[in-house]
Amino acid sequence: MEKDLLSKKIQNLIYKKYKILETVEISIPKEDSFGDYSSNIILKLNSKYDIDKNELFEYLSKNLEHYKIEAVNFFLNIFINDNSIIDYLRGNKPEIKKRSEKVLVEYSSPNIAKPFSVSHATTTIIGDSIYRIYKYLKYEVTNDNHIGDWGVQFGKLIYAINNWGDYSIIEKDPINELNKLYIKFHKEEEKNPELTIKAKELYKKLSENDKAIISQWEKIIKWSMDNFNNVYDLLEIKFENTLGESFYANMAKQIINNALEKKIATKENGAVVIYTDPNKKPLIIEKSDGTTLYSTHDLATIEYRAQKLKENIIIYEIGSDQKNIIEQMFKAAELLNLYDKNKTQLILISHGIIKLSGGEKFSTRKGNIIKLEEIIDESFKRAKGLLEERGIDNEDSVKKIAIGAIKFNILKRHYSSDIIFEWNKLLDFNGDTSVYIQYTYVRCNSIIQKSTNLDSQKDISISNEQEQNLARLLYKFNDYVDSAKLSPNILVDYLLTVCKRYNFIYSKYPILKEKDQNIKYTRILLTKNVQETIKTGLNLLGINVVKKM
RNA sequence: GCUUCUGUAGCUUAAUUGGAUAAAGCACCAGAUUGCGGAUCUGGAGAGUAUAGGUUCGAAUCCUAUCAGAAGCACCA
Repeated sequence: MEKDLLSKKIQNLIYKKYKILETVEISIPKEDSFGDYSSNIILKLNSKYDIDKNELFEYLSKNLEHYKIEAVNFFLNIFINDNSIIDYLRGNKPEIKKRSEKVLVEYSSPNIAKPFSVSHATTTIIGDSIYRIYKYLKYEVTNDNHIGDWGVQFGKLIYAINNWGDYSIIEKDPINELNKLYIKFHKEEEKNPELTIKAKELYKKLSENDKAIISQWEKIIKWSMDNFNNVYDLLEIKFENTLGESFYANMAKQIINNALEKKIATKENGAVVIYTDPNKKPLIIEKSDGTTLYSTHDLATIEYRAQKLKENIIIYEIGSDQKNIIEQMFKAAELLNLYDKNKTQLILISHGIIKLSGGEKFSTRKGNIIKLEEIIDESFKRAKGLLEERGIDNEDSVKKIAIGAIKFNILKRHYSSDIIFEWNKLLDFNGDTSVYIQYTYVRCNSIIQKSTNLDSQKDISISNEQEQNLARLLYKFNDYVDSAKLSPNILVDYLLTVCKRYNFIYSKYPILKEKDQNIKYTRILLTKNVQETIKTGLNLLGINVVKKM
């Protein structure tokens, strides 16, 4: 990224003169007048090493080539020069260099036999955008859907099926029927604790590879995966890997033995536990009945990803209700030396939870969830209605607008805050929305189509400040994408700003009817660049552009 | 009780992680089109960031206390 290059350049210059090695932070100021990039390095060096502010500025402005520099309040304001911008508009875009880091993004991770609910929308949509962004930035990236396909809940389910279920009924609508059985189990369990023991026994059989149980388990998995895949198809999300917990289950024993051998784990009340923090209760890695649980599987997952796959960055996109547990698990992994901290970095992105208006959590057990499919249906209905009002009947557009709105409304906010569920919030089509961006794209498209016979030999003539500022913003696309790596909302904000600036120019200045040929050519070129930027930008959010709307 | 997170215009959210005048959308008010898709554009009014202190050139962001809300807290994930 240009930002990084600039940072290194300045760092080198400073080292040359002062023999000080200091990281130079480059940021993009909010005001155009403060430059394209800015740095507080003068203030920093001044307070840290007592270096004369004026002298440093003089030195940098003389020696930093290719940029115009100003110092305002001793902020270093750096401007891209006009030739670079013109080059960019003409299509000479800098190539992104391949990164050697291996990255794995884990997201979505629904639990088998439970409906795919709105709560899963967050991790699925944010995680997918992060994955796409890393790919665009040319990291060696892969994604993994860490399905919850192992654990005592299968004992519960199989018990419920065998005692109250009927295969012929379940097969007609597996997800709903299984969910009913799951809820029923929890109700009955409250009255009759015997059931807990029965479920544990069944899970134990499963983990001992009992053939009959395994075949039931496989059936349940298939039903669920078919349902999940429908949702993923609608959302156009594809996983390179779908290694569920079961994949790691047989590696778990070794971890437990290791932990005991190294005396990092101890036996307590029959269970094997690891103390990660004096203030916290220990992490259980083996239950007293000898079976494993999520924490063991997840530890095995870390080891596998770090040692076998040799991932350098592992990103977990998980709900904030699991934050404490995941962090504790990270710590345990460190204690057990399951990964090398110098080679592998674990990043936890814990997003806010979607809740009901009273602040209550959606819960499968309580049966008060809203399925993501219901949301998608509703979005289709609304999108269709809006298009119909305008006399357009186009299934493809309906889908792109409907899905785009859901994704956009989740991606536009910072992931950390909780969302109180409201239909209008998730399916907003007015104002700062995907629809606005898609509309701007259609506008650009229309202009481009009407502007045939473009003479690319024309000079570029940027005739006003607004065009200049738009061009500068377009130029920094890659920088914005880079900073949106772990929070796509930065990219959302960027795209909205591009559209606002373009729409302003569109309404104020003629494009196709402009008489000055150079200015006309420039405006068309700007339009083309806006169009391309919107297309790649939305794609990184997992949203499609629309041809007609 | 312990641990963690959150608190920003009437509402929904931003603020590149310590920077420059706290930024948008919705709603409200006033305006723009003989121009390329009006699902558009311009302007106005509206907060000094829960409260009180502190740290420093500089705080919504860090520290302390208080208030309010949420999540997790051993064999579920």
